[in-house]
Amino acid sequence: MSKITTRYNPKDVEDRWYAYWEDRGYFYSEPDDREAYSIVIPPPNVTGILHMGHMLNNTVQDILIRKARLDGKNACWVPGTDHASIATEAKVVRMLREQGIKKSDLTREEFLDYAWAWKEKYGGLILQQLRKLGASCDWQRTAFTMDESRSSAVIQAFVDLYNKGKLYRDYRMVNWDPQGQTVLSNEEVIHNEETTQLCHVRYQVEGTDEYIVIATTRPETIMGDSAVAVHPVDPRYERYRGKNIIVPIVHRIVPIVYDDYVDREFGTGALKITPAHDPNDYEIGKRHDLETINILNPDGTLNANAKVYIGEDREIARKKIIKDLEASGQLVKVEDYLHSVGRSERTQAVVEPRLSLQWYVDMKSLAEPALKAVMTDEIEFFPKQQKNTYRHWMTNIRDWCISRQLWWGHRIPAYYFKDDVYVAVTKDEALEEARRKHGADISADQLTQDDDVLDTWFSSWLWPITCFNGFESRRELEYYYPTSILVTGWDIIFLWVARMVMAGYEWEGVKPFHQVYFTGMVRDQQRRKMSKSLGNSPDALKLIADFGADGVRFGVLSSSPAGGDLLFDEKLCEQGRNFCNKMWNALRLIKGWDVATTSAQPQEAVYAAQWINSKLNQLIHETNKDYEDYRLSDVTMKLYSFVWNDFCSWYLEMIKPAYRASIDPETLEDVVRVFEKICSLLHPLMPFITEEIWHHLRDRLEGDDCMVSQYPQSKTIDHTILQKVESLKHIVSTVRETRNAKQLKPKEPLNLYVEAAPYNLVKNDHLAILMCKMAFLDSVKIVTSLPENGSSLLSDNEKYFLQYDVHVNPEEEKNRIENDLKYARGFVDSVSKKLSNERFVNNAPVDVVNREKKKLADGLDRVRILEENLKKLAK
RNA sequence: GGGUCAUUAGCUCAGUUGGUUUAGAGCGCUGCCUUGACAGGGCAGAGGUCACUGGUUCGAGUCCAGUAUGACCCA
Repeated sequence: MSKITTRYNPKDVEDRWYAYWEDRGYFYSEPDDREAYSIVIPPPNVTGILHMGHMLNNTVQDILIRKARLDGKNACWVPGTDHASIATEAKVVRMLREQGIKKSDLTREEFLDYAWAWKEKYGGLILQQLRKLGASCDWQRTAFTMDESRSSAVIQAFVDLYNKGKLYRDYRMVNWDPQGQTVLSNEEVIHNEETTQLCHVRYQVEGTDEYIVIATTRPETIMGDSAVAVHPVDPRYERYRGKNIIVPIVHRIVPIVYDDYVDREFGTGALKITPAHDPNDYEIGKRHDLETINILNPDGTLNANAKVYIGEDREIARKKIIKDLEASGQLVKVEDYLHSVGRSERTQAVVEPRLSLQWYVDMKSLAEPALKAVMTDEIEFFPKQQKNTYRHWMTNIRDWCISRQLWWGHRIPAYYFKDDVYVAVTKDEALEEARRKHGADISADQLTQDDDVLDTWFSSWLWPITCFNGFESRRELEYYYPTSILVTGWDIIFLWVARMVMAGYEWEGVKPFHQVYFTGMVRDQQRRKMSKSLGNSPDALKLIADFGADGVRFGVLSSSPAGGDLLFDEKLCEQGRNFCNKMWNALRLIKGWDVATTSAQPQEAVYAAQWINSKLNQLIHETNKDYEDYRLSDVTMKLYSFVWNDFCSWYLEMIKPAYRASIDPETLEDVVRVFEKICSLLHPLMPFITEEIWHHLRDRLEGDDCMVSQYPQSKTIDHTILQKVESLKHIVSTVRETRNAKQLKPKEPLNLYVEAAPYNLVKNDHLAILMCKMAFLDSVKIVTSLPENGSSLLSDNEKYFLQYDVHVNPEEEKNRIENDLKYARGFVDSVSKKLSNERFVNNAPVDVVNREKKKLADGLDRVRILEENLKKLAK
């Protein structure tokens, strides 16, 4: 006993068990004849560090994997990381800059050497952190999107799509990230409402003194204007047909065009047209054959075409031009304006529309089977509502821009010779093809490879296949694929989930996973999404240090139903820590008992064991159902409540020996068995403390560990016993309440009487004994007439009387009974109203009517008893 | 602008084909409790006309329509 500390200390426990499990090879999986249960991790960025989102996400996966393992399945959780082109490249560039090295001074190869060195040193830190959380990943399978196997698959996939005619190159307006200096797909641009300035600027109509006022949020692009557009039937501008307009600052003469696109209600109904810097303007430009003047460099500074502010950043140029327009009298007004601004998901830079030549995936044929699979529940979504979001995106699908102007990533296997492109897995193959067409004298030097790399998602969409080396061999894939479930946040449903489904059907002809569990977003107390820039995310490792991994896992889980946002509060982790402590002290209690090997088990202890086992079976039954529906927070709360209330507050108190008395071996064995089952049930959620307690409960043979124990099965539930103990609990609470109200000592022995009736709960001796023990009663007696001095109590319509010597204030007693009576009468009224409705009696199902009749009878009985008590009091 | 979802106790949320004693939990709050597992604790208590207005039904927190407020997604 003295060996076990009064407070549970996770630090002493967690690392030790993690190493133990790993040593035993419990995380390792290989195909065998058991049923497979597989999960591939949503690969975190190699640059990443553990944050709350990972914590939630990986806790969920670990729970499912550990549960499957306990269920006897061959559980395999594949960990890995994602190379994250843009984020990693940005990080490496910054690191080099700090060392005084410019990226532009390096060759591609030199840069990649630095990048790999960086990756080896810092990348994958997050995988180490996951161990602290208890993640039971098969580390031998750790994958990286840019390792050999995964890279080869990416190149094969690209070539395959190209050969199937599902890839093409096109010159279009794209989303340009001036900071990352690369194109982005639509999905990587995050739109948000932001306040900017709307400038009203006068444009002079050529050859007149008249002006047209246009409103723009982007005055710095005025130098790229090649027209002003108005609506064709707008009377305000009818008289300018055929006229030209003078662009301010640069004094360029441009036409006035008439186009349906213009919204007459917005601003003045006149629009400046800058085809090179706005997608809509680009379309208008094409329709009216306008000049396209690109005034921006790739880094967002103005180029020579702008004629002014050359070399200035677009933000600076904006400020300057507003000043200059004001000075020249052409600025009419500036007002604050709320509108949607697109920013790069990775760099947060405001995205610039830009014309360029890029590679695209033709998504139409890919989308078809992927849409069907989800709509028919071939792939099941939790929560279901996400199906709508998914359908909307899939049915409005746009082609996927997959080239990126970066070096860190998979270089596009496209080779150019003159105007031809050859797509092949190796340069040699491309060369061969080129020679077939242009003659054998072409040398390898004449063939140049595309400079760009592929979108990172172009590798991660293959993840469920490539994690099992599916592009190389079939053995593992056939066993583990489709994976059992994917656990991820709904924010990447398009970026990742949808595309994985497409890839699954494209290359395997089969879905990549049976189910998808979408977690919510972790938010702070003000409902803000946790983010690095806000600094509102707690330090994950510090939380683990403060509350233990089990405590944090409990905290993260306890209020996060699937898909629902989780408002994170450290208090929840504290609750988890306290829960650990509660169990720890229950263990201390049990370990502190002396065992009297000769003493027989009292019958009430047998009864109590029957009760707790029924309760346990009920719990298993309910939580199994919750698992099926992925209601993990319900599982958590039910286990919490069972352990704390049923096990600790009631069962242990029921069978606890008197002070300094010893316990009989059967009862102890009952307790240990229940506690073991608790450990197995709770293990998926809180792996460390359950393993620790498991080993304290008994001496264990080699390999008898909680992590690989058998998950408890639900057996018979004795509903009668459950109901009787509920009644017992009720009368015990009522006695305690009375003690409280009368300021009687909690443990002062009292006598309880109950009026003899055809049915009396305490006719059952076991219940009578347990009642005395739990309520600190000297005795409970069935009598025909109740004594004086004390309080009358009502429980399940049995008339009890608690006798004590303290003077009773009759007024107080009267008030108490009258309150109860008021409630009882209100209840009776509402039920009898229902029953006096003929249509209810005639139409409602018989058992519903019977239930109401029973309610009424009980209610009337209660009213009668309360009235009697009141009458007696008046005497 | 199109769509999705939400609105239940002070806070965060359950309430699972409409009926299970006039709504449950956790946290918080209030009162009492210090030798025997646990103050990271024990016992008990207070607190809600289920956003609003109509409708369907014998019966609505639950279904339908509208209104208000909020959140998110897409354009």
